[in-house]
Amino acid sequence: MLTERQQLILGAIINDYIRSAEPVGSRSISKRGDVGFSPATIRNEMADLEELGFLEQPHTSAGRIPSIQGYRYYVDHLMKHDSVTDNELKTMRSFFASRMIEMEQVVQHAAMIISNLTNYTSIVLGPDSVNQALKHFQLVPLGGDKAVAIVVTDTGHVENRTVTIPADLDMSDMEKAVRFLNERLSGVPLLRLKSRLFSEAGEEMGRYAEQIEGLLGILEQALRPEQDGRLFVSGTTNILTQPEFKDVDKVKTLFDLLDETPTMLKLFSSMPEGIQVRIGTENDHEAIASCSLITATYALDGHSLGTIGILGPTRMDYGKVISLLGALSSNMHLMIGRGGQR
Amino acid sequence: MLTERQQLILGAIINDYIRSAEPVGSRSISKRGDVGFSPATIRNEMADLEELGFLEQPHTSAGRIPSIQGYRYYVDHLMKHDSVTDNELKTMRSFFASRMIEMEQVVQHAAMIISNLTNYTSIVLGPDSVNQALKHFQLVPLGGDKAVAIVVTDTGHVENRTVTIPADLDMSDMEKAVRFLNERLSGVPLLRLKSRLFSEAGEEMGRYAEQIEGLLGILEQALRPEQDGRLFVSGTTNILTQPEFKDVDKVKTLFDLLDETPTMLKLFSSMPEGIQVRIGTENDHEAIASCSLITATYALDGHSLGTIGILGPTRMDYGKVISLLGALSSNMHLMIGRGGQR
DNA sequence: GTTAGCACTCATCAAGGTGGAGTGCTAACG
DNA sequence: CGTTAGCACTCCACCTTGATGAGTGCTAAC
Repeated sequence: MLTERQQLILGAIINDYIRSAEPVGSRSISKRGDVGFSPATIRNEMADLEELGFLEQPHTSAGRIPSIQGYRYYVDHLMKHDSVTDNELKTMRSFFASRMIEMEQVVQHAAMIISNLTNYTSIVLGPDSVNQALKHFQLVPLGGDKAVAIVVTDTGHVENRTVTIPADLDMSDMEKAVRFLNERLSGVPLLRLKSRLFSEAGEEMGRYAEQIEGLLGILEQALRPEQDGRLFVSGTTNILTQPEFKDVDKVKTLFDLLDETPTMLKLFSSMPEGIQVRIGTENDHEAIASCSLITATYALDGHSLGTIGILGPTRMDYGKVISLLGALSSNMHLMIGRGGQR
Repeated sequence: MLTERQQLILGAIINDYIRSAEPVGSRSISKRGDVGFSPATIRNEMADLEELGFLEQPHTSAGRIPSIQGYRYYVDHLMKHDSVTDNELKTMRSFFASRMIEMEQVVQHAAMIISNLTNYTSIVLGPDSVNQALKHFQLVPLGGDKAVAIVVTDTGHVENRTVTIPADLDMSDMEKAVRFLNERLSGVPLLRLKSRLFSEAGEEMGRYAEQIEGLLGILEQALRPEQDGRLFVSGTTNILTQPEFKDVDKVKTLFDLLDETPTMLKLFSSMPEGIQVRIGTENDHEAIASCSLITATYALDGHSLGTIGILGPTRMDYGKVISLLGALSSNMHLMIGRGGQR
């Protein structure tokens, strides 16, 4: 357990470092006023804090920088949650004033704004459509054996996929099958669609067996999970203003990771609900070992729809980001209640 | 007019520079074998070429580098169009072997491959849907005054937009209007849709005036040109391997430009048909004043659908990129004839 | 327990020196 | 007369050196 004074000093060091990106010396802490001790005393404490693993020294006779453990302690115990500034609030308001219709647009736009307010990069994992309910299904033949399958969900989300239609299927029969689907299975979560189609179609199975079979195959294609399209990265260039990214090699490894959709999907979908802070190597991807990732899940009607994440250097303004994400989620709730769909 | 020998030397210098990214000296040209003159002679010619504006000297006693005018002359007269290598062909083939369905997917995927083969960045401007023909229109009500409008074009492209429905419109009447649209206006280019709706609906105007009016408003919303969504950038990180981008500031200005969708749209849609080469300041955007942009338009059934562009440093392997774009467009033609839609 | 003082370490920066790559010029060569 | 060898010159890139200063750890005094 840290003493009161150690906490004070650790907090002061991390705050300083977040601002300056440079190792913090004992003298500068002493001069700041809020820690009323001489540099020598502070040095002693710093040595202790280093031994305990909260601080690191890039080299002898440089100041100290926080270790990952240090950041962790800061986030869990010391950090004061910034109140959102007037300016930030104004930006948020003007954003919510502009009429936003689709949930996804709201979230993406919000992510962009946070990215600009913080100069970090934001990443949005869009809603996973398999949990949404079917609103409408449509099959538009294109000629040949191709058709466009369109799925509209209850949240207004539209998925479309070009599918191949088995040659032995009659199109007008298919239309009946599609009508059946729309009449009987509207409101069913996409995930359950196939199994429900089986059970619902039970009685008519004999007559329409072939069409149902064909429809199943098409659904299979249409609901095939979309790899891209759920992931939106914005403000990638913002992070280039951070001094830790003045080295192009680092930038490249980071951007390469961001481009690797499957990895990012895995990373994001594994995030628990609520606001999460992952510091440095707590993310087990080498490319972001010197970054921190703060994520928040967003939800509609109680069940979570997606994740929004802010990626920055470990020397991140945790307080600001967390309070902005908080402000967003509370405002978003308002927003969606007011004018969104549903 | 340049003499034979001057052309030879200029070509050799540019080829060398493209490979090495470093100023080229007279000795290294002389040693290459294909120019059988002594360094002194070459130096004299280089001095002349510099006076003529084809070469530049970063500073006294450095080698020469090509000027923009030099690159231009190279592209127009000297460059030998690389034959595509076996390896590249193999990559292309395996790409075309995997069944691609949608035109846009083909082009995007192709752009990515070229980007990887060349280590430059590729940009695709997708087809402008207003020139495509209507295949199917659908309106899915979401509850409240919202609905999803879906437009399918003859190329299999799907656009969807959430629209607001005027409160005074009856939904079942609207359905009739939509059916009318699908029956009578299928095959009409989206651009003409509104005017054709007027003329076609002429006779029934009296009875259905209100619905047609409402439909017009909805079409207005649904066809509102999409800002994003037409532009795809891939291989952004590839360009980071180029030595000219080892400075983060340059990277930032470039990436900022790439993120600025409207500017990029303007830049790309102003490109004439065929293969175009814009060198350095020939693009009038400061951010890419030290870059070259090679674009090719792609077409289906004669009318052009979009543009694919490769962005790299002025010291670009022009021959390779141009031949790859060529190979792509010829192969793409095959591809689309074979298995694509239409 | 706290603080002043001091020797020590080490990154950073500017100044000076060196090597090498490359040039331009001149004179000689075929 | 075009081509080439030779040479002095330029200038960048690199290294070394020394000075500066920020910061530490330790010790002794308060």
